[in-house]
Amino acid sequence: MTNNKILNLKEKENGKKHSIRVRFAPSPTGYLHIGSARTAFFNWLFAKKSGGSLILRVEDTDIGRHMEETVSLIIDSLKWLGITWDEGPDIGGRFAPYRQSERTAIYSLNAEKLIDAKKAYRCFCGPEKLDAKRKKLSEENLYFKYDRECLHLSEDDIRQNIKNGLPFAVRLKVPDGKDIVFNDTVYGEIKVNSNILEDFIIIRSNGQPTYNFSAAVDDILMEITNVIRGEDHLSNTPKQILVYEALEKDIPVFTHLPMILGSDGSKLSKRHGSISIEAYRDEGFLPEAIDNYLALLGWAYDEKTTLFSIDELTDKFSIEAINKKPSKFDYEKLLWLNGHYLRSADESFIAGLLSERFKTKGVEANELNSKLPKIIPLIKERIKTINQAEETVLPFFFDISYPDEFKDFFAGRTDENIKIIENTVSSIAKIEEFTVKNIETCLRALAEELNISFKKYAEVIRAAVWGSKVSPPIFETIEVLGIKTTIDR
RNA sequence: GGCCCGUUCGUCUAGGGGUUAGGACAGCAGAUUUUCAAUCUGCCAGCAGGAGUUCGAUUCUCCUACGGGCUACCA
Repeated sequence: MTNNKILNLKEKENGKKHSIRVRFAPSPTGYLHIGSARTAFFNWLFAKKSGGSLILRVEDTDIGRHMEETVSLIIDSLKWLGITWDEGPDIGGRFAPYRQSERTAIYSLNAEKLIDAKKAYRCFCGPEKLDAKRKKLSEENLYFKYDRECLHLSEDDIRQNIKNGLPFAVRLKVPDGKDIVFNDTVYGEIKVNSNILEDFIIIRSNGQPTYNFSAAVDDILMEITNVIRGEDHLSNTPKQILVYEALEKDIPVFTHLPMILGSDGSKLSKRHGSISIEAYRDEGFLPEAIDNYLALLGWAYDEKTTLFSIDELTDKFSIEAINKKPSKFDYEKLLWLNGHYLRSADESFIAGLLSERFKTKGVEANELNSKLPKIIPLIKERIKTINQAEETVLPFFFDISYPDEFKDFFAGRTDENIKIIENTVSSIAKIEEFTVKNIETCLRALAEELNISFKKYAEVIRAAVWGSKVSPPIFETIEVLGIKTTIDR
C-alpha cells in the first residue's frame, strides 16, 4: 500500500486544473446490458469530445471471485461497439488496480481514517438484529432508520467488542439537518436533506466496502472529474457527496442519464427480448447501428437528423442536450437502422460475416468464395440483420424441402405447372452461356411461347427452384445456383 | 410510507408564451416491380388532467393522476 492511496484529510486540491476524466464502472454480473452500453458510450463520446480520458473500472465488491469471464465478456462487447479506454483492468494505468476487489485495503484504510476523525463509527449490530428491528417497525407501518445504537458506544465498549472478536460494519456518521445540494447536468439542482438518510454502512462486516463508499473513494482517487451514469444512481448521489465531504474533497460534476425501459415502461429485462450487446451481435446487428440507436435514446442533435456516423456523433454530441425523460427500447427502430447500415455496408464485409457462419455449417470455402460475391448484391437490400441474411440465402447452399402448401400448388394445377417446369428444364438446358441475361431472354421467351403471363410463370419457377414464394430476383438466383442444380430442382 | 425524478403522435424525439406543433420508426394507401424487399409519394396520429398567471398557455406556477428510481452489510 502506497501512501497516496490513503486520502489525506484537509488537503483539498485548491483550484488545481484537471483535464477531463470520466469512468465507466460496470458491475460484472454477466453481460453488457443495453443500458450500461449506453452509459459507456456516452462516457466515451464525452471523453472524446472533451479530449479527456475514459477509465474502465470493475465494481466487483460483492460478486465473488469467479467473474473473470464476465469481465472479458463486457470488455469484448465494449470493444465491439468501438468504445476504447485509456486506463482499465486489461491495460493498467496510473491508478491501478482497476478492480475494486483488488482495492479492499484502500477502502478499509480510508474508512479507518474516517473512524479516527469521528466521521464514521463501528457498528456491531448484526444483520439479524437490524432485520428484527426493521420487521418490528414495519408491523406498525413505520420505516426503520438506523437508530445509531453503536454511535453511542463508549471507547471501552468498542475495545471490548473488538477484543471479543465481535464482527462489525463501519457506518458513516451522517450530519444532522444538512441540505445536500448538487447541480446535475441533466436534472438541474437537486437538494436533499440529510435527515432522510441513515448512517449508512460503508464497510461490511466481511471487510468489503459498499458501493456508495467504494465508488466515491475511487472517483476521488482516480481523479474523476465528471461522473456520467444511469439515473438509478441519482438517489445515491447525496450519500456519495457525504463521503466526499467526510473525506474533504471536491465533488465532481454529476450527469445522470435517463433510464432505458422495456416496451411496457417497466425496467428493461429479459422478457422484453434481448438485452445484452452480445445477443445483438450474435443476431447480426452492426455496432454502428447500435451506437446510432443508443445515441438517440435521450439525445437529439436537431429536429431532423437521425442518422449519425460515429465521427458525426463525436463531433455533434453534447452532454447538455440530453433530456430527462426515460425512453422505451424500440426494437423495430433498431432493426430499421441496422438495415440501413447493412445496405450501405461494404459487400465484402457482409460476405465475410456470412462466410463465417456458413463455414461452421460445413460449407466449403471454395463454394463460399465463388457464390457469396454474387449473392450479396441480391440480398443486401432485403435484409435487416445478418441472421436474416443467413436465413434467406440458405437455398444457395443446401437442398431445399418443399413446404406442404406447395404440394397443393403443384397438384392443383398439375398439367399447367408440370408443363411449365418441363419446358423450362429443356430450354435452359440449351443455354450455352449460363448468364443472367441469357437466362432472362430464354425464360421470358418461353413464357410468351406458353402464352402465360410472366408473373404467373415466375411464380411457378420460383416455387420450384427456391422452395418458397419469396426469393431473391429469379434470374440471378438461377445463375448462381448453376445449371445443374436448377434442372435438378 | 418517505425522499428524488419524470410525463409532446403507439415508439424515439424537435420546439417553446401567439407555430397548419416539425422529423424519424411503426401502421395504412399509392407508384415501381418476376416475388419479397429497397426506393419514392401521400395519409393516420400527440402537448396526461385540473386550477392559476396572462390579452393569450403545449410552453411559466401549483395541485392531482400515472410512471420510474432510491429507501440493503446489491450495484
